[in-house]
Amino acid sequence: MKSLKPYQEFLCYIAVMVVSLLLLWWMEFRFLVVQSDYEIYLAFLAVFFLFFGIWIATKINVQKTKTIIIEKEILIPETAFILNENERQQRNISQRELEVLTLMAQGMSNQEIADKLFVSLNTIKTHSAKLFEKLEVKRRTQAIETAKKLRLLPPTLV
Amino acid sequence: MKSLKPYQEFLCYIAVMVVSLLLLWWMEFRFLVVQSDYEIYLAFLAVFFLFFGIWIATKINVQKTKTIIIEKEILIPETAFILNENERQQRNISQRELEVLTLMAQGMSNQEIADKLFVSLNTIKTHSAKLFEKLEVKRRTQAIETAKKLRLLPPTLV
DNA sequence: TTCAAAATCACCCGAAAGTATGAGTCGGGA
DNA sequence: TCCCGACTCATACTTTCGGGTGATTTTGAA
Repeated sequence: MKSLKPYQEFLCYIAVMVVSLLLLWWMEFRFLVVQSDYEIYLAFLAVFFLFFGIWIATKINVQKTKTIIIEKEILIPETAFILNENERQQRNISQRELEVLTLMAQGMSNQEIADKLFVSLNTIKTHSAKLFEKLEVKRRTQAIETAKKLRLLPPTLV
Repeated sequence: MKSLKPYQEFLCYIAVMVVSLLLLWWMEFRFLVVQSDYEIYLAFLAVFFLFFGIWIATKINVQKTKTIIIEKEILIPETAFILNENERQQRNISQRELEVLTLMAQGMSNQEIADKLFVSLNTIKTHSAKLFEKLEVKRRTQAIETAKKLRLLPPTLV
């Protein structure tokens, strides 16, 4: 059921009141004119079932929810970083290359990276050269900047 | 009214069905045994008002709203960046040095920066050397990273 | 098992980056 | 006026970076 606008709701209340009044009038009319027990019983039955129906309806009524979305500025936590796997595959960047890139972004020199990864300086040079090619850049500073933009690296956390 | 749990709702449906069946049974019994028009009329009246009550109830039912607040991550706009003037003064970083640092962070080479600022390559080298000293780093990549952390440079915008 | 991609390493060379030191210019305050 | 700091530039030197090429080993999938 669609939600009712305020004026529609108001009209419904009016309708209920009118029906109730008519019912009362009809009951009284019957009561006075015919004086039949049956008629009174019938009227009460009607009223009873009317309210019984209302009661049933309120019981079985499915709750309607109104969702309010509130936009709230929140800081994106460190753990929220998700590697852009799609971009990584598109550019065919290997796991090792990404590793080198990460250390590069931390400001390490090629020699330091080599020491950290227990490989030779030349290996790191090869990796970085391939990285620059794949990221279409010429310098490591550009590589870091580009990688962050492509979400291959987490942003700088303030 | 409290919201109904699924099983409670289900029980209500059962109750309604039981009532309906009893009503039917009662109607049939009366129909077969007594054969009174009045009884049938009465039964139909009861059923009619029952459903009429249900209908009325659904119409006058006030919408129950349940507010769900969804925290939505929104990006903090570029204009939100404010230079950490305090840090800049503490480290005694000059305007020109900050300018060089900014261009550095954009991945420009010393020569490119020199051309852009219409000064010699050596001047840029002097600036960068002083910058590294003030930022307590050894390389430009570290300088950029550190400067972003100190909010001397805007973060990378994704 | 075979094959391709990834990872490793080497050598050379030039370019860029960074270090150290010194020095000239210019504007604003003591 | 003198001094200081910012900015500029230079020379000389070392280190690091990046390009180019080629090679071997490892590894994972067909």
